[in-house]
Amino acid sequence: MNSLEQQITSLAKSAVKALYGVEAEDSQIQLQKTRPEFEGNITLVVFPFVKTARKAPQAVAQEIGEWIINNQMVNNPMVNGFNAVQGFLNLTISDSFWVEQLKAINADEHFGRFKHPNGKCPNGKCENDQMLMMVEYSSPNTNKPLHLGHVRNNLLGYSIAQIQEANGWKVVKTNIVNDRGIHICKSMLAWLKFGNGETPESSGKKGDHLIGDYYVRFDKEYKKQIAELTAGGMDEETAKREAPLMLEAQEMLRKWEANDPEVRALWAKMNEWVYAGFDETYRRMGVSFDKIYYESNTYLEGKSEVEKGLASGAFYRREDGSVWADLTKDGLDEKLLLRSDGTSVYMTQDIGTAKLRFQDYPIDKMVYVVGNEQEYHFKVLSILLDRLGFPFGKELVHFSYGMVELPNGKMKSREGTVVDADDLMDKMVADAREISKDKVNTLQGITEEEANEIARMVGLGALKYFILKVDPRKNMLFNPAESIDFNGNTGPFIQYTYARIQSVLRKAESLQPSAVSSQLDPKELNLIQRLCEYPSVVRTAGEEFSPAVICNYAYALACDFNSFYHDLSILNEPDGQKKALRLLLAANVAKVLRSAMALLGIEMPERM
RNA sequence: GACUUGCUAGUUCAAUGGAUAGAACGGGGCUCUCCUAAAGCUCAAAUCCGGGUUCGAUUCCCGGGCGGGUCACCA
Repeated sequence: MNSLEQQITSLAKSAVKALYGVEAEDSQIQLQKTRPEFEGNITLVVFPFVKTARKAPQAVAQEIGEWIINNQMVNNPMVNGFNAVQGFLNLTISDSFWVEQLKAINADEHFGRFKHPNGKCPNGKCENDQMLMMVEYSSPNTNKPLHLGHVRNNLLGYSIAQIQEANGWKVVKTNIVNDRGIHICKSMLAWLKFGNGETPESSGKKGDHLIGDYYVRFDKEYKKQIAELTAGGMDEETAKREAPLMLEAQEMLRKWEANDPEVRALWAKMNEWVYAGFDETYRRMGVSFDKIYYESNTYLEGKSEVEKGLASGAFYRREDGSVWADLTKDGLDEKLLLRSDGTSVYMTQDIGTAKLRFQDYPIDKMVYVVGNEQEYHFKVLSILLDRLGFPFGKELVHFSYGMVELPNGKMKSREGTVVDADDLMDKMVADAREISKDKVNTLQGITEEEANEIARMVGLGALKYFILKVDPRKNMLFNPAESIDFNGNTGPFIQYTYARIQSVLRKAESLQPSAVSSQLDPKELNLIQRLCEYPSVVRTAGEEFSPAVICNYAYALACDFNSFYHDLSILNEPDGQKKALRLLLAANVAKVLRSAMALLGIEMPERM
C-alpha cells in the first residue's frame, strides 16, 4: 500500500466511524484504480458497509464521499471531488497532490526497495539484523547439459532472490549439484569404452555437451544389449538388469563409493569439464550463486543425520536393515531413508545438505526452487527436517513451479526432444541481431561490438520475459517451431520504451524538479499513478513469490508511457514548466522500468 | 485406482469475490517531412458442463467432463 492509499484508507475509516459508528477493518477498505470509463482516480468499494448503514449502496457511497470532502485537511485538500456509481465511490485526487508524489519518487533513490521483512526489525535497524533467506535453485545433474526446463528454474530462482532482497531479506543463493550416482557413472563408462580419450579441447565441444553425448551413447548401447538379450530368449526385465553395461556401471558406482582412486580421478576430471560448461551457461544467463554444495559431500552427512534420528527414535529400522520414517500420523506414507545395503537415497542427501547449510548460515527461511513434480518429496522433507530439529524445517518453502511443455508433451532427454539452453540463447541473440539490422537510423555510428552487446541484451531479455511473465505455478508451453516474439507484450517492448526515454533524456537539459507544472494532462496523471503502485507491486511479488507480477506491472507502465509519449511531446513542449514535468516523468518511468527489470535479471540497453 | 493440480478469444498468457473478463501474437483497417514505427490507433473474437454460497462468482464450495503430476530400496 502506498502513502496515498494509506491516507485514503484512514479517511474512509474515519468516515465510516463518524457516519455509522463502527470501526472498519483494514480488509473492509477496498481500494482500486478507477476504471477509465468513470471520472476519478481511486475507487472505494462501499458494499462492505451497506449492511451496517442499512441504506442503498448508492446512498452509502454518496454519504462517505461527502464526509471525506468536508473533513479532509482544509489547507491541503487531497480529494478534489467524487462521484458515486452504485456501490462504487470514485474519488478524484488533486493534480498538485500527484505532482508531490512524483517529486517524492524522484527523490527516493531506493524507490521500491524495502528495509525489512514483515514483522521483524521494528526499529529500522535492519542493516545488521536482517532475516536470512536461502534460495536453492538450478541443482543440475552432471551428466547432461542444461535445457529449457533448467532455464525456467534458473530464471525463476534468480529473480525470486532479487525480489526477496528488494523486500528486505538478506538472500543467499545456493546450488546443490547432483554430482554422484549411477547417472554420472553411465557417462563415465561410455566415455571409457567409446571415447578414445576425447576431451573438450580435442573435440571443441563444451564440456557439459560432451558428457551429455556420452550419456546418450550409453543409453544407445545399453538398449542394443537389451535387444540382443531378449532376442536370445531372456525376458525384458531380466535383460535390463543383467545387461553387461548396466552391471559395469553399477560396479563403477560401488568403486566410486569405495574411493577407488582411478574411478575418482576420472569422475573428478569429467565433472570439471561439466562445471566449466555450466559456468559458461550460467554466466550467459546472468545467474549466479553465493554458495555451491555438492551431493558427493552432503550424502554422508545425511546418513549420519538419519542415524541420529534413528537413535532418538524419530525413525526406525526394519529387519532387513533399511531405515524408515513413519509419516502416517501426518497423513502420509512410510518413507525410506536408507536402503537395506546402507546406501543413501535422494531424501537422505537432502537432509545432509540441509544440515551443512544450517551449519554455514543462520537460516531463517529456506526456499527450494524445484519443479512441481516433487511436491510430495518436499512435503516429506519438511516434516523430516522438523523432526530432526531444524528450525526452518516446518516452514520451508517449496517454490513449486510448473513444467515447460512442448507441443507434443513433456521434454524427454532420451528421446531427443529437449530444447538446449545454449542453443536457445544463441538463437535468441542471433534473432535480435537480425532484427536490429533494420534499425539503421537509431543504431547508426555504433560499433559492431556495441551492436552485438545490444543484441545480447535484447535476445536474452525476450527469452527471460517470455518465461517469467507466466505465473510460475502453471505449466507453460514452448513451441520451438514459432520463434519467441520481439513485439507486443515482450521484454524488448519494455527495453525499447526505456531506450526511447534515454534518447530523450540525452537530448534534454538537466532536470529541475522545483519548476514543474502543477497542472496535469490525464495521461500524465495516469502515469504518475502507475508509478506510485510500484512499491506495492514489489511487495506482492515477494509475498506471492511471483516474478510474473513484476512483468505485468512493467508492461502496464511501458504501455502507459508509450501512450503518453505518442500524444504529448516532451522536448518540443513550449511551456517550460510542462516540459520540466514531462522530463521528470520520463526520467522516473525509466528509473522504475530499470529497477523492475533488474528484479527479473533483464538488462536495459541505452539504445536499440 | 487414490491423492493433487489445471481448464479463459484461432494461439500464448492476464484478471486481492467487484463496474462492460484484459493483453499479445495471428487476421481486417489506419498513422512515420513529427522527441526511436521493436511504436501508436482501430475492428472481429473467449470464462469446459451442472448445481450451491453471495448484493455480486473466471475467482469460493459440491458433482461431472477433459488434460498435467505424484503415489520406487530412481534422482
